[in-house]
Amino acid sequence: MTGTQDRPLRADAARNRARLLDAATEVFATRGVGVPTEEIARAAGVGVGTLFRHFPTKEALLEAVMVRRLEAIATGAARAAAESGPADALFACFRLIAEQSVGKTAFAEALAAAGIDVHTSLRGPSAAIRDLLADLLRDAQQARTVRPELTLPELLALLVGLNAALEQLGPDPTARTRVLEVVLTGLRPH
Amino acid sequence: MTGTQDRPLRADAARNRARLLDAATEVFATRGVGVPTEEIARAAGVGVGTLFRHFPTKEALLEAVMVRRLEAIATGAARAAAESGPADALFACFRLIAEQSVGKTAFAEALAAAGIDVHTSLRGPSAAIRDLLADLLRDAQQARTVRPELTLPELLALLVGLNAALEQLGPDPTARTRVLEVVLTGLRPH
Amino acid sequence: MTGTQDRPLRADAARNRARLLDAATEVFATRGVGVPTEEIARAAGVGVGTLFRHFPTKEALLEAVMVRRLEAIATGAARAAAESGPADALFACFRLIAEQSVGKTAFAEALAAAGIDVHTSLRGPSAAIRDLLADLLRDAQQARTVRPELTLPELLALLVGLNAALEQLGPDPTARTRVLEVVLTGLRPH
Amino acid sequence: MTGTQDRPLRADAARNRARLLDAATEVFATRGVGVPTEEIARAAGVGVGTLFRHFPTKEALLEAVMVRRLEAIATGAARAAAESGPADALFACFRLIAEQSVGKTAFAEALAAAGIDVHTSLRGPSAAIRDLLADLLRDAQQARTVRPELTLPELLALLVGLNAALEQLGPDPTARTRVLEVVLTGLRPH
DNA sequence: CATGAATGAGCATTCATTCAT
DNA sequence: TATGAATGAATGCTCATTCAT
Repeated sequence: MTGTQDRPLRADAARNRARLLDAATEVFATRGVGVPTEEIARAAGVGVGTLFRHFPTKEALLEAVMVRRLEAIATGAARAAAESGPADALFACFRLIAEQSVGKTAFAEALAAAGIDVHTSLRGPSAAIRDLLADLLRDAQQARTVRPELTLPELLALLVGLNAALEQLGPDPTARTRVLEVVLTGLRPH
Repeated sequence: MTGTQDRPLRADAARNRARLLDAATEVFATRGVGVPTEEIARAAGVGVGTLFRHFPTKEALLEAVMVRRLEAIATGAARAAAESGPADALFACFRLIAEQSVGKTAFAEALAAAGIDVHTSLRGPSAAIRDLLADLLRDAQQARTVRPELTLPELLALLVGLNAALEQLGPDPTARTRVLEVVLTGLRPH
Repeated sequence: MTGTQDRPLRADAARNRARLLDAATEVFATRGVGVPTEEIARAAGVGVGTLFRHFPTKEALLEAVMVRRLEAIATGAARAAAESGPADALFACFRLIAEQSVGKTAFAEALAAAGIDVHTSLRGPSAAIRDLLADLLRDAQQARTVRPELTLPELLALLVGLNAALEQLGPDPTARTRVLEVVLTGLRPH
Repeated sequence: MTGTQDRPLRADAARNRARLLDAATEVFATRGVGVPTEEIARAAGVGVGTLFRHFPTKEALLEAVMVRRLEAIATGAARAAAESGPADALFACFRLIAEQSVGKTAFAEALAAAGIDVHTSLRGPSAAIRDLLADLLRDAQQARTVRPELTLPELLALLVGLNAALEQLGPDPTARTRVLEVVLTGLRPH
């Protein structure tokens, strides 16, 4: 019914996967993790069957969405590390989160609801992210721009917490900046 | 704040109401807001019907739990304000949250899921809490122990964020203390 | 709590019974047989417990309401029989129904829902009503004002049907009269 | 009137819809409108989910059943009008109802319970029925076979009433005929 | 492979009836 | 004895997941 049969199947499948991830990101953010899967499928312009072909479970889809989000942050952070030097890369990472989560209501819900799974995911296929954040943390600590006693789990917790705080806060950029500043200042050695 | 004898409520009715709130707090925290209502009723040792007699809706129950929790925090904060003086009362309040949420997995979820409703509730019976926090903030700012530019909504967002961070973190007290310190330090003027 | 302890218990109980019947008649008619029993108790100004003391079952209450209604009709018909003579008593009876059911929405529902029970009731404590209608029918047939071949069950069915028709029709008296005339005319020998 | 191929409805989907309507007609009639939806689904040989996919609400299902029933009557009446001429078409219509409702206990209940909705429905997809009955009535009145003062609402009320009477009466064909005759005779001018 | 109809366990909520106060 | 809180079976409806088309 899609009308594209002159391309290798992979291409179509890959595009569907991407569409689903985009749609899921949007819909989860807009309407919460409670949305029926069918809603997401509709938003992606595919049938539910297709959704379940790509993601065996609703939870798997949610996880994929979140992993992708973290990956985006990590990638941005990696770039920031190259640009701003190891001392500030971690701060850049926090700023990215602050920007990314603008207007994405109810995402804290998703993060929290999938809490354990995020943990798990970070040990699974995306351990790389974990490692990258670990690197950023170590570098920043060696550059003495972040408290030396802070550990990786605590850093992750602060990321999640910042996200939740910004959700709660709403879109006003000045307020968001101030909240962000509180956390960034707190990260510095004292 | 609710008292125990100022309403025409039969003895056992009052006890059941209390049991239900306790059970709900515990079960929501342990197993998430998704638990069947029946589970909560069972944990409280009553039938579902009793639950719905006291709280017309599952959501109403959740709200009652959260309001009570906020009230407990507010009460504790009020005491702290008296004991530690205006300069530190707000910090004491943050510490109370950190302690209260020990081991209460998935409560961030509840906070977020009921987001709008909490907002609403805070204008209803618990507007007092909002006011109290506003007072604490003003006092601390006058005592120059908290950043002068911080507003009440931002403070609430930070509370929610701290809560989320601690959920994510797990029970290790040392780690929790460190995360708390990050936020408390960030709150101070710089 | 009612404040009347200077009267014999019977009196109170009897008044409660009457109140309950009145309230039930009113509430069943207004809101359908689906109303919670508690609604009826409230309308009667008593607790549910009292309701169930007087009527062991909701169905028993409904039956009592309907029996009382039929008894009223029968009584009226008996008087009519005395006043208007055996030839017209049955017609008077039909007219009574037409008047009684004015504005009582959803009562057809009750009659139909309890269909079998009415049948049963009429064989039970209120067999008298059945007998009275049987007498009226026989008298009218002997007076040649009603079709000779009509039997008692058919007559009862027509009563129920007339009731249903008038429910459906609404309060307009002219229309009600016309419908009534159709049935009354049809009853006559042809 | 619904046809079978004029809608983009999969073969088995259409069959399930039909089965559900049949089963619902049967089960509502046999056991009353109070039956659990699951009972209907089981009778149709499908899961509850399927039932609710086709009819968003139990009430919607009931309405569909009744509309279909009225449509059948209207169709039969239309045929009768062509066969027996305008003078008798209306009588044929009444006879159809008498036949259709044989053995369908508790259907008056359905008609009454859905009272308002039926009304509504008759303005929706089945306004045609109303119109047809209006035509039949007018024709019969012009042919002087029906009382000239009778209006359409009164006619509908008599239909409902006849239905209720026949429910109450049970299956004996002789008795049913006699009751029908009473009403048909009453309809004639006098 | 995509589709969306079918499935049915699961859940919030109601309400007739019981029983402690 | 009256009260109304407690009970829990029953019900309408949802939604993740499967599978025929």
